Amino acid sequence: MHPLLSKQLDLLNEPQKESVLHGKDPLLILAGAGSGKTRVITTRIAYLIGAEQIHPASILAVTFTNKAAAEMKERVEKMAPGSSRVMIKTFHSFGAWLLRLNAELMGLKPSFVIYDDKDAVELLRTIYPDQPRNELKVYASLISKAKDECLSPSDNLKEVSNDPRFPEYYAKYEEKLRRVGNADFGDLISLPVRLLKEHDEVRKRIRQRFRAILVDEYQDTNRAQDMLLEQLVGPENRLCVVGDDDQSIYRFRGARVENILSFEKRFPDTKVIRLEENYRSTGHILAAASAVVNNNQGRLGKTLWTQKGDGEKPRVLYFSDQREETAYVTDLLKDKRYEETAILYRTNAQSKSFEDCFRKNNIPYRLVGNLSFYEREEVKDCLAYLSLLLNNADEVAMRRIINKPTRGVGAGAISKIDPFLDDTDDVLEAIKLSLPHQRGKAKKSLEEFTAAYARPLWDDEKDSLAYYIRQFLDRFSLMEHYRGRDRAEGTTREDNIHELINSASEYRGTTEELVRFMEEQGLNPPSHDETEHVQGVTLITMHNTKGLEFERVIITGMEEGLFPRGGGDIYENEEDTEEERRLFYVAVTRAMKELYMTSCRFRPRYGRLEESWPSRFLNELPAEHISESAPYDDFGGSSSSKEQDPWNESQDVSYPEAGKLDIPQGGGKVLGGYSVGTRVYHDDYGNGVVFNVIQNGGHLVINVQFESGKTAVLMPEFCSHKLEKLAHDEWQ
DNA sequence: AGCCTCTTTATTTTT
DNA sequence: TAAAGAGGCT
Repeated sequence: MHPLLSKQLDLLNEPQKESVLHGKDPLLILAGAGSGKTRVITTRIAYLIGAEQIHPASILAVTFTNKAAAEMKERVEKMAPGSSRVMIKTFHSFGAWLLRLNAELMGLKPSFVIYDDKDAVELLRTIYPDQPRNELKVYASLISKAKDECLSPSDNLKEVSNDPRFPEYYAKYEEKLRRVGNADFGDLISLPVRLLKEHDEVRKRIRQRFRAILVDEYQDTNRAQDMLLEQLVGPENRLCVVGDDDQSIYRFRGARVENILSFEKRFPDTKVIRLEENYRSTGHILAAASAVVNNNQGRLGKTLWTQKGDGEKPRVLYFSDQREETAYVTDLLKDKRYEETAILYRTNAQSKSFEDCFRKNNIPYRLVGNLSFYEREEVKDCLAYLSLLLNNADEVAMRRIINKPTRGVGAGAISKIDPFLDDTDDVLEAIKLSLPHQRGKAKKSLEEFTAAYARPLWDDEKDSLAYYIRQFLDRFSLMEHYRGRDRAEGTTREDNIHELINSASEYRGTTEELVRFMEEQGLNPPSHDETEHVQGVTLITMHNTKGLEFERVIITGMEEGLFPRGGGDIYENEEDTEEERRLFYVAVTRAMKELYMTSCRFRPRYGRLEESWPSRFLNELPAEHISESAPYDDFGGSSSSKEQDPWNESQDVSYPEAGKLDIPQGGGKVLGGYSVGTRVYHDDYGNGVVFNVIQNGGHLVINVQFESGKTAVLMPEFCSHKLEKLAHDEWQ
């Protein structure tokens, strides 16, 4: 046996060893939470290299995040020298790699830069200058949604949006982007799909190149990514996907659990391996997690087990408000086990009360997530300067920087450039053509601007790219500009730019290297989390915890409407609830030894103090595996007693068939003015009909079937501002 | 170009 | 509530 392989296999227990070794392709590995997914993938890679004699460079491993890719690379590199030649990339950077090789074929500039969502909005603004930004934002996100499904403007876009104007917006956007020659994030997946579909030679070559393909976190793939896989994998290729359908929590951004659920059907002769041993959590925690996720219908099903003992029972705590919640957590932290503890919440806003309290009590904490380095204006500005250098057609970049620093080029001057943009795609050329019409300061500035771009940048290519970028930006006095703003605003913009430039010091001073640098900035910006290395309690959203583990986990805000989230006053369809339940499962399985769950009766929401019920998920926890404090007494008794559960009654309601608006016969009891058959209008959901009315825990609860097919459970007293009763024949 | 005020709108997040 | 966007005014 190859030494690499035996070394990796030693890390696995017997059943895993068996599975990984004898797994035939295609291989679907259903790996439960805490089962060591990444380790299994690296072992599989070692197996392919060692036992199957597949050349490392013929192996492609795909992940979702840069972090996951880096982690896997590190592990693979540890295995042996040759295995560092395995290509490990995110879906997007693999797509970019493929497109670089075939840029012209797909209508891209070889030096294309990657537009993010905000650039997409700005591109739309160049087409529709009079539309408010917010409206264009909606179209931009619809376009990106369409691309996630691999849909072109010519396809039927009804599934993405019913807006009759959307196809036109998308078509014009696409046309302009192709003319500019740049790519957006969606293109990085959907264009390679087209490339491989339409060009037999390319597809053949790529399939020969990558003999074996492995995908991590397969449950997070969207339609386009799955289509890319289908193109990459021919009869001769080996495919192995690893995922956990129970941890699919990114449906909202296009991930389709269906991909993993239907994998066996789509790839015949799939061998399925379940990795069900959990190496992370103690017994009660694992039992609680399993019991909750068992309530989901659409899942393949696994039975997690652990060799560890039962451990402590997870604790459920009820408080009256946030103040009590933070006080309790602060009290827990008296033991100073800061690094071992993570506080999890559903929405970022919930971190605030903890931050305030921790600052007051001198408890060190680190806030994970949010604020990306590249959302910083000044960095985007610098990249726009460079982008225009690479691509004279980049109108988005030009508009961003033409008057930054302010050089007297206002709306008037720009409107004089616009007509020339109809004649030429080269925006610098258009500016030059407009010069005879410009006057005063604007004219002088624009002359200087175009002259600065005309001067050659590279001389003898002796210096690093950082040197040349600095030289180039100096032509526009950018540093002085930001230094001035820093002094006025107390910001650190200049430092941020230096940081950006410094990261270019490992590149040589050539155009090709600049392209490489820009791609790196677009796809893999250095993380700029200032709190990353800070020691302290971890404050983190549940979504962000994927792949992490903590000795002690506190899941806060276990309240209906917050978690599972409803739109403030509305509880969404079953699919949404199942996704929230999976999120809860992810959160629970982060805990190694101790788990706390807290629920508040009152919590401020949109400025008002709102009352809510304990999360339904708390009721799904098996009583024998948890210990529970008394819930807020107004709800009467303990919340584990099912009769008192405010949700129990409404759960028995039989919902009408989805998509069908059955209008129930009126009549029956009338409560608070509502009865079965009452017609309503809701600001967000449109027309609907009440099909059930109950009085529950002192609140009126109605079930509504909307025309859209959506069903909802509403509490009229909490959403009177959005909900309206309609007369019998009055549909709006 | 920048300041001021009025209005709108409230997840989750990667690339 | 509060933060961001839009639009008007100087």
